[in-house]
Amino acid sequence: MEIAKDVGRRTAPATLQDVAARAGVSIKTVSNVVNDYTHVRATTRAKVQAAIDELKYQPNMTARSLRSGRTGVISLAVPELSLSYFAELADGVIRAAERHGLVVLIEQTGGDRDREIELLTSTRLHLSDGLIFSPLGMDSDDAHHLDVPYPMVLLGERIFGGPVDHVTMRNVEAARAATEFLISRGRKRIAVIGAHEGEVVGSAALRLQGYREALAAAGLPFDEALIGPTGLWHRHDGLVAMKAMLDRGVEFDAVFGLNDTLALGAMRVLQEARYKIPDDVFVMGFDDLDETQYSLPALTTVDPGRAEIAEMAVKVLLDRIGARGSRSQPPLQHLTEFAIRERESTG
Amino acid sequence: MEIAKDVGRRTAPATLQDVAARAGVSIKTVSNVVNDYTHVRATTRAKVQAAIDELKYQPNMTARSLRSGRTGVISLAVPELSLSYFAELADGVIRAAERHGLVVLIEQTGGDRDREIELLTSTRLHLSDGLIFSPLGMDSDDAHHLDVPYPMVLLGERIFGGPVDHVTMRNVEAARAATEFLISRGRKRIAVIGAHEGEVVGSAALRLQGYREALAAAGLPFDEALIGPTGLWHRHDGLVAMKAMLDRGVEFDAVFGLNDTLALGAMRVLQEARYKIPDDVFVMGFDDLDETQYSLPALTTVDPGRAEIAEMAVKVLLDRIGARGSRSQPPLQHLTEFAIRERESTG
DNA sequence: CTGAAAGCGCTAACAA
DNA sequence: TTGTTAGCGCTTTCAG
Repeated sequence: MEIAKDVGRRTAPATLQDVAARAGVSIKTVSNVVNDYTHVRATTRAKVQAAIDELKYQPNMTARSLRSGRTGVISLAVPELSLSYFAELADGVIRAAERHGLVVLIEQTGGDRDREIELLTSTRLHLSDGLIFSPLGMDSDDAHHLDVPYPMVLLGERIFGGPVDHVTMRNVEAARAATEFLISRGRKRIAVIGAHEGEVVGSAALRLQGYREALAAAGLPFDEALIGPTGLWHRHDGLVAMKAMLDRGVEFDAVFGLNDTLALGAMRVLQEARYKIPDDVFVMGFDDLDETQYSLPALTTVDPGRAEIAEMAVKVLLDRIGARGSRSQPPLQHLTEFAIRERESTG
Repeated sequence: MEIAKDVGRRTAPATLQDVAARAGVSIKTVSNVVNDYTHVRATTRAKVQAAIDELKYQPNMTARSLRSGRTGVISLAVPELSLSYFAELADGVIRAAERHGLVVLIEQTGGDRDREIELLTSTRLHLSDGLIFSPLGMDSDDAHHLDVPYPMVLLGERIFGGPVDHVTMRNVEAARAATEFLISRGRKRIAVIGAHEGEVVGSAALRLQGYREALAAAGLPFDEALIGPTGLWHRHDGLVAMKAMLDRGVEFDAVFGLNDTLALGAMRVLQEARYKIPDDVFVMGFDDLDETQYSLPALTTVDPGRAEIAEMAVKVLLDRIGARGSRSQPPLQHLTEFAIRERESTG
């Protein structure tokens, strides 16, 4: 931001020129001091520093950016911050970026395919050094749109094999582990909330696949009646899907919400219907939202390594930014570690 | 972001110079076309536009910013996005900013006083045009730190009468209205969850004041036993405070959570203890979080005008940015409209 | 209607 | 160790 001083009357901010004049040295010397260049005589440095303090000089970041070609800003594009998962992801990215001396500009796409595609070519985020992009509306057919002329890191499970670095969680393995966890606790009829019919890629499909793998490995049958589809993954959807399943009179001894929000919604319906959790039924979520620690009972869930996703996304992006111009490496896929967070909802 | 083209081999992005050369005109003419300057001959415009397309020219925002003194970026500083209230606030600010052609950079302070103060003088956000600041750790004693040399808008209830524009909700009136709503429905013993002992300013104090005013106006006694203090305003705090009140055997016919998160936590405990909501007890929240529409029962709450807060904050900030250098107006306080959102938890 | 040129504030090569 | 100077890419007087 532009600097001015004195209350009421605004003065033009001090420049390197001003400081140089004040200190009786050249502009280069001031620049050296500001940038902690080593070869500056101590007395000179002190003199310049004094001038800097008196004039309350602060470097003009815009000018610096123009000169250096870097802004120190990265962009993060998510569907919407109102969804806890993305809010917590953004939180993680901001923290990780801060550790690397970067600052984060956030765009919301609403999960709309067209807006996502438009964003990629938008001139709006052109003063950031790169983009961390979490698409929701685009799918693998749109992957070519990801071939953008600036550093980008892709997040999530909508698109695989695109032309950019990709950081994502081990959805299949994690869902399989979650299901195995339930099976190991003696559960045999595990309902799933949040399936997307006919989807082959995407979080829902991958997690459902993990679920099926676990059943198969344990020799348990896959029962279509235990699959509760939902359109979106909001709490309300979990609520409705669970209610529908109860109404159908399906028997089950555990519920696996494909994300925490769904699981919390389902849990609510179960308790309303007088099911005891975990006595009558186990409930498992996915995402490890903050909230799951505080629900009643606290929700057992899969920690997809969100902190690691954020940290790695920033790191990978930074690597690409640093590699500008050099013969670039082929896009890599980075998978994060997951862990089951065992809480009260599973015994 | 820097533009390059061709897969694999990165080329320097096209500049105005390049386009001018390609089109056989001067750089000024290209600039005119890019900026939709009116007095350009149609044929010239077409010629230039062709060159722009061929070279995939995109203006360098950094250079433009240096020249114009504006970046089109504003910063938003909040405690943390993991708290739904701030995530939804950020959502609103991003949307409002977008309507004004601005983009938003988000900083997290953790609600820590020292970090908040440090942020205000940090050089990190110097490439934004202004700041929307929602402090949580600072208090009125720190108000002088808000006298910064760049446009700023203050949000929230921590500091009043500071040297900057302030956008805030009508806490006292809104809490009073909420309480009156409960009273009008026949409630006489209204428990409060989330009070902060000894606080005189801040959301908790103001909302408690509104509660007391409503009681007084209705001729109802203020009973200290009905006040449930909490340190923070997380779901868990609501849960604990409600539990404590039940353990103390206090009688009540309504619960007013000073924010939604508290109310949802309290609601959970009540249901666990077999209270029927709203049959046995009414529950009222404050904030109108998205989630309150989907809880069971859906939570009646106060909509503090968050969308309006976001919109107004951006608008006021933009006014200040525009008024740079001119004799500035004294700081103003802007109060938003509130509304009771009546849902299932109150009958 | 279009061109020439100055300069936003800074960094960095090159000189001294 | 410090000074001089040429741009980074753009907007914007001022001429023509």
